[in-house]
Amino acid sequence: MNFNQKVWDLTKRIPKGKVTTYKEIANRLKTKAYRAVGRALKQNKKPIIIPCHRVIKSDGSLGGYKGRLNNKEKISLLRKEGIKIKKNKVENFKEYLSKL
DNA sequence: AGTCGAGCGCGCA
DNA sequence: TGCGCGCTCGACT
Repeated sequence: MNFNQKVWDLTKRIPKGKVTTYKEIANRLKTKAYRAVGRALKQNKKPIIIPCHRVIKSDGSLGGYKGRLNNKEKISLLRKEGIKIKKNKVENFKEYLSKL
């Protein structure tokens, strides 16, 4: 199992209407390489299976998505799933946090 | 508050 | 080998 595979595995377990942070994922993998997590998601081969838009930064902002920051599609997608976003940050994102 | 620099793991050159 | 990245955190301003 590669690092990336682990990241994707955790990511695809995120239920609809929930989110998680890069930090949590790294924590589950027992590593401090938070950056590797983001990079792994970028390199994911199955964007259909991997809901990378549900992965956000630990301060509640969306981070990057597909190389762009403040991606509107990501925001819309999350709002559709019932997550409220204000000023490019997830409101009360801790409530939506999936504990994996 | 905002900014800076270090630290991690993997990919690409 | 070396650098950069969809990040994070502790120190400084």
